[in-house]
Amino acid sequence: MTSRPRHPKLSDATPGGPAGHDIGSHDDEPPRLDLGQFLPYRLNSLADRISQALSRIYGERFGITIAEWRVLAWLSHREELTAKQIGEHTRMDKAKVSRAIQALEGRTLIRRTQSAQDQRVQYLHLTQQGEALLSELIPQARAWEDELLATLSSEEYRDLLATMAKLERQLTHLER
Amino acid sequence: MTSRPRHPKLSDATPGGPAGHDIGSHDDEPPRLDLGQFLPYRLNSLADRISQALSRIYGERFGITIAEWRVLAWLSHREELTAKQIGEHTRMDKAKVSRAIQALEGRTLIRRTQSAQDQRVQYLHLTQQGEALLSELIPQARAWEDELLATLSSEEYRDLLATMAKLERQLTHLER
DNA sequence: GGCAACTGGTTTCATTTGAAACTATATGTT
DNA sequence: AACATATAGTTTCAAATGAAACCAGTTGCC
Repeated sequence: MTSRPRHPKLSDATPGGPAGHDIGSHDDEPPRLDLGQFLPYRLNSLADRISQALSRIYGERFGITIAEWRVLAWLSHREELTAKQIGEHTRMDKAKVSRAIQALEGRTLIRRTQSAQDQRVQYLHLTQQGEALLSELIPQARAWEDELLATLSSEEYRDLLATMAKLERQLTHLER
Repeated sequence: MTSRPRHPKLSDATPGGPAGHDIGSHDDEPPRLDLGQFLPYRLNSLADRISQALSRIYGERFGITIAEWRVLAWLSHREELTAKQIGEHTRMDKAKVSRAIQALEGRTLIRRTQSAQDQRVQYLHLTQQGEALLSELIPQARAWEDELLATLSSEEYRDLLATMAKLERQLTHLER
């Protein structure tokens, strides 16, 4: 370890500090952490802001929670999913998925059918209403995304996705 | 609208699907959304995974919640912050900040001092214990971050931060 | 000085959350 | 066939959350 400045951190000028960070030698004064330079924090904060802004669209305009939106979106992408699968995709726990499904079914936006082979699983489908809602919601969500992305060039966007994919891979690597 | 494919979406090959998405013409069939290509979702999911992995470090090893960690980290970066300021930085609501502070004070990791000018505000400081904890925790957090970032080149890392900054700017722009 | 409007921080309360218990079905093992 | 083990999905329960009420102090205005 001890190897902090791997990535030059560009703005290594910690604004207005003795900048005597980077451990390594002996530490008499405690290490400081600039959260603005700490990727997990930055990323989280950005994602959070985006989520929140976006959830205003499907929350206020459509009365849909984030969990519900995710279920619907997955169903729009691929029909015949089970609660389990949705849970895996969205990384929401069983309970949350279950509740979202109940709520959506309550509003007849989705419908369930029992699997014939396995009585425990139930396949989920969009109803007409669900599809109708999505055909309003999805374009709006995309339009919003486009506005957000308008600030990026195609290359920047491409690179961003690629970098994120790398991080995801590394993450699964680290997780084990 | 209707202008989806602004950014060429590179891996347009949705793994194992008819890939017949991207609307554009007339829609008789409802639009489908591939969450895997939807930045808000991707970003959120990535940030979430990172947060969760990292929180294992300060959660399990140090018994610290995310909120508490954020408060501590900000205090490590700049002493003499108020609850208000921390709330602004971290975008956590008053209540959450207040609770984190209480918990941290309970464990004597931080200390408060009343402001002389304004009896309502109280400045927060790390205690010796708090500093001690951070001088263990911060290096570990950084080490973990380094492992995660090991997969990126310096340029990729730089670009990532730059792109994120752009998105953040755009977001504040859109928010108003 | 006194009154209204405001602000920093805490508390309350109803809602949301997630872990663990539970139900019902399925699979494997003897 | 009987029994243990596993799995899909639901429910329960205690803890975390956030909006709004609240308290204490401050500022502005007459």
